[in-house]
Amino acid sequence: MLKEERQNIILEEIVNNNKVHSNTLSKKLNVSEDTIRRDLKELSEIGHIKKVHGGAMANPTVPAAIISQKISDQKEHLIIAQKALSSLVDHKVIIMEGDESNLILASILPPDFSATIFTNSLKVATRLFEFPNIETFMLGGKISHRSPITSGLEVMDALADIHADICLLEATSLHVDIGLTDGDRERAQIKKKIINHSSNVIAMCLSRRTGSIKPFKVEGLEKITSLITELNEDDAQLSSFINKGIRIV
Amino acid sequence: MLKEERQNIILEEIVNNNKVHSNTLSKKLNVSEDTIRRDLKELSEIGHIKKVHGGAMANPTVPAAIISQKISDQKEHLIIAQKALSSLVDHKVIIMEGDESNLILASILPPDFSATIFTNSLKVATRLFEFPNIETFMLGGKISHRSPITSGLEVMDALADIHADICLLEATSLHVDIGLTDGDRERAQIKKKIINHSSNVIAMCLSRRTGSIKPFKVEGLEKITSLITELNEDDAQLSSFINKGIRIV
DNA sequence: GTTTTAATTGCCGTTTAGTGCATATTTATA
DNA sequence: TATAAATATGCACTAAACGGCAATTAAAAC
Repeated sequence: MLKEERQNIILEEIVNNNKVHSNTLSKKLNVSEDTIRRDLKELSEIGHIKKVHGGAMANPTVPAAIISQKISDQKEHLIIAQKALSSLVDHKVIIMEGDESNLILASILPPDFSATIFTNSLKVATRLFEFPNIETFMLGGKISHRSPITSGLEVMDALADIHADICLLEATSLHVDIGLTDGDRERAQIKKKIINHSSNVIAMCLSRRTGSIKPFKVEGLEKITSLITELNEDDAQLSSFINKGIRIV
Repeated sequence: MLKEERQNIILEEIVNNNKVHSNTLSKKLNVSEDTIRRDLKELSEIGHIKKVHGGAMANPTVPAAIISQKISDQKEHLIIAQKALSSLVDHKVIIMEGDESNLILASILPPDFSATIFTNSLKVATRLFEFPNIETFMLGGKISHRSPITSGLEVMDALADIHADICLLEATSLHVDIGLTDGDRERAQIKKKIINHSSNVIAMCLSRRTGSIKPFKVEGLEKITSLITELNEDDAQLSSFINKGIRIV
C-alpha cells in the first residue's frame, strides 16, 4: 500500500470517528506504529488534525470536507504555505486572497502571530478567528457558488479603502509573457485591485498551473514581486520567470 | 481512550451541567480520580474551567467558541430553528444575524430552498454556500474575537443599502418592558439597523434568556414582529409577551 | 530494461508522557 | 474541633515518542 493511500484512509477515519489510535491503525493497515506515527506527524503539519499522545484527533474548528481533501494536494499547498510564512513578518497588513494555499498558511501560523489580515475566503477567516493577535477583516460580498469566497462590488469597494504591506494571491494561471490571468471575471478584477493596493505581491501557484492562460487578465508579470511554487527555486521550469526578474521563493 | 478525548468529554459535561464531580467522572470514564484531577488541573490552567474542591465548575469567562458547542442547547436551538423555518417562504430577502439558532436553521433548510440571504456569521455563510438556489451575501467587517461574526462600520454601511422581507435575530436578552438588549455595543447597533431595514422582525430567544437585560439597548418590544422560543406558544412564561401584542411562534 | 537515486519503512536504544498507587497534607463541614 | 473526603507529592510501571541507522522499496534517470 502506498503512503498516500494510507494517509487518505487515516484522514477518512478521523473524519468519521473524530479520532484515531496509533496502535489500532498499525494493525489495521499492517504497518509498524512508527510508520503510523510518522503519518500522523505529517498530516498534523498541514494543520487540519492534531497529533496527540497515542493517536490523533480532528481539529474541532476544521470542517470534515477540508480534512478529507486528497493528501497529495494538501502537501503541495503546505510547501507553498511554508515558504509564504517565511516571507511574512509580524505586525503587518496582509491581504489573503483565495482559500487553497492561504488556508494551509492560516493553519500553520504561529499561535501568537500578530497582524491585520483581510481575506475574501470564509474558510481562511474562520481559521484566523482562532488567533488572538490577528485582526481579521472579512471582505464582504456575494458568495460565489463555485467556492466559499466573496466577490462582487462590495469587495471592490472595501478594497478601495485598504492598503496592504503584502498580498498573497492564489494564482490559478501564470504565464511568462501574459502574466496573471483568471477564469472568473469578478475574481480577476478583485485580484487586480488587490495587487494595486499592496506594496508587495506574492503569487502562490502550483507548478502545473504555470504556463496556462485563462480568459481574464489580472496584471502583467511586472506587477508580481515574488512567485512561490512547490518546486525548488533552482528548478528548470522556473528559469523563464527568473529571467523576467521575478523573485522565486 | 485518548487523554484529549477524555478532556473533551469533561469540558462538554461542564458546559452542559456547569459542574463536574471528580468521583463520578472517575467511574464514568474508567480512570482513577488522580487522573481526573490532573485533567481538571490542566483544563483549568488553560483557563476554560475553574477547579473547585471535589471537581470543577464552568469558568464565567469561557470563550464563546466553547460555549457555542453546548450540546444541551442544540436541542433547544433545533426547536427554534424548526419554528423559524415554518415562518419562511421561498424567494424572499432574509437577514440572518448571529450563529446559534441561525446556524441550525441553515442546516435544516430544504436543499432547493430559494432566497437571498444576508448574514454576519461566518458559520452560517459557510453552511449556506451549499445551497444552489440561495444567493448568500456575507456582511463584511472586522471579525470579533468572541465569536466568528463580523461587526463594525463595514457591516453598518452594507446594511444601509439593504432592505429585507424578514430578519432572524439571535436575542441574547429580551425583556417585556425594556425590549431587546445586547452585551456588545457594536452588535446592538447592528441588530438595531437590521431591525430598521426589515419588514418583519423575528427574535429567536432561549426561554431562559427572556427577562434578562444587557447593557446596550437595541430596540423596544414594539419593533419585534414575532418571538420564537423553544417553549410552546401557550406556555405561561410567554403570556406577558402576548399581552404586549407579540406574536409567539 | 537496468541502474541510480531518493523515499519509505522497520528496528533499536533512549527519553518522555500518562497513569495508578501509597502516603502525607489540606479542606469542607457537621 | 473532629473526621471523612479530597488533594498534593513522590515513585514505579507501561506505553508512546524520538532520533539514528540500515534495509527495503518506489521512482527517476539512463
